[in-house]
Amino acid sequence: MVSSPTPQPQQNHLLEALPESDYLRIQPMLEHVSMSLGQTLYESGGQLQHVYFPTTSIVSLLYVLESGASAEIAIVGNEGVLGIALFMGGETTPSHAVVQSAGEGYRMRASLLKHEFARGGPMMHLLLRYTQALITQMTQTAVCNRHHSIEQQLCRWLLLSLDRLSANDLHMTQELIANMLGVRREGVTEAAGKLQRAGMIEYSRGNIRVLDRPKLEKTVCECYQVVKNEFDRLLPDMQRNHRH
Amino acid sequence: MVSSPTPQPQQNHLLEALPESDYLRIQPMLEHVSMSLGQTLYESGGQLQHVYFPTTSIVSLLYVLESGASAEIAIVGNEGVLGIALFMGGETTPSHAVVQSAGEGYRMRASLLKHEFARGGPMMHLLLRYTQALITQMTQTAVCNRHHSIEQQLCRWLLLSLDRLSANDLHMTQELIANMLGVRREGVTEAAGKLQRAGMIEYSRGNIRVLDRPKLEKTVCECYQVVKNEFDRLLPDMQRNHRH
DNA sequence: TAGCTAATGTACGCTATCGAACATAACATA
DNA sequence: TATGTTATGTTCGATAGCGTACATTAGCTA
Repeated sequence: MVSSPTPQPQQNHLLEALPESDYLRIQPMLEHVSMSLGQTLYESGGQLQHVYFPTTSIVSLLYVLESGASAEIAIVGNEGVLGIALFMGGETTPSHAVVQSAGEGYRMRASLLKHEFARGGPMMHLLLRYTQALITQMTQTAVCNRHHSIEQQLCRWLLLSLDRLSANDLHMTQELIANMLGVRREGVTEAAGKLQRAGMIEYSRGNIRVLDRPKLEKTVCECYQVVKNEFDRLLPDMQRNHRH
Repeated sequence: MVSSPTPQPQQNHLLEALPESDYLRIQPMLEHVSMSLGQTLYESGGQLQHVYFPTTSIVSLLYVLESGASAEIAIVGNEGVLGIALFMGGETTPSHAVVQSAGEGYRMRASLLKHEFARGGPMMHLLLRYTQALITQMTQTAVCNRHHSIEQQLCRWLLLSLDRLSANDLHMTQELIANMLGVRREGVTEAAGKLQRAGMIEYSRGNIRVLDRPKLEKTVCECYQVVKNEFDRLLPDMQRNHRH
């Protein structure tokens, strides 16, 4: 189950942050899974069967309104886990989880995770701290939606996504980005054009490459850094302690 | 400590939902407090000394941007608690908590609450379920910020506030409401004028009275009901089980 | 190579909201 | 009663983003 068909260049940081003894106990409960672009990990209101720990994939938490309009409320990658409603006690949430960037990850059955959470050990504390960081991402998104321009939000979205891929490239059409940000596709075209003309990014038919990250970080609104700081503060052991 | 200087028409629903034995243990740790309009319960990044259980007060969770622009991300009243970052493990959050409607409540020292949470009993599970409901409120706010008009958001805000007061009156200037919603005061004046002309509300210099709640509920966007449903689903014992 | 499709570019009028300035009205206090 | 202050009302031009329609381009497939 845990054997990887392809070598995993990076593991999930939450799992890596576990003490050795806890990790060894949990390891047999992890099932390796591939996630394809657009795949739905869970629906609004649906019972969660598993929690997911992405490694090379990125998953978006989306809200879809009755009108069909949508908005992304958080991005989850190798720093986190999907399905927090399981251990928070609600079993389900009104949000969707959609794979935004295809890749790999691990999943764990709901009942096993709940049992593990109930032990009250390092796993529980890690999950709770991660949840608080996720809350910060969600609330900062709310504020960003209110006050910042599409261009700034695009910068934020690019940086948050890239951080979770540890790469400089993204495969994502402007149409999909527009759905995530809850704006028109044309708005993304315009904002992306500006960034390209400024030499920060380069894109073509669904391939986005960051050319000048420092410049991008100067253009982005404060929201990006606030979220990043909270993740670093709450989950500080993420960069050390790698287990390969 | 627990003795109320004035009779408490309603208690805090979270505390009321506790089993008798847990409540009796916790009761001596609760300190009755009055909260005045505009009072700050905690600052962005500040260490939390207490958690607060409002009874007749309402508190807003606010984000303030560097520019000074602000946005409310959640409303907390007698259904909830302030200071979730304490038991989530972060100790602090980037948000502010400001008293939006003066009133009473209880508070509990941080160390005592953390100890209580660590018992892993009903208190812990209640707090976690409440946190999930709060997350829903925050994320729905994010979507509402993106897609709905000021008028719809004002309706949502009024209904959420009134639910937490169990009253038909609010004391709140349009200026303050504008700060909460993160819009201009003039925008609130215009939206409130519409609602008044439609006979839904009546207001004058900081006093808002709801005249036709059913009509208000027809005008509000879906966001209100989504949040309400999640609170009812996650914390169902709130209306029964009163302890006076 | 031709043709198809998906992705991106562009243009236009429309609307909600903004920013600013100022007018009016209600209440508070002297 | 006079006066100051706070809350609300109104106006006006500016702008960001929307909805729609259509044009162009890159890459795939026949």
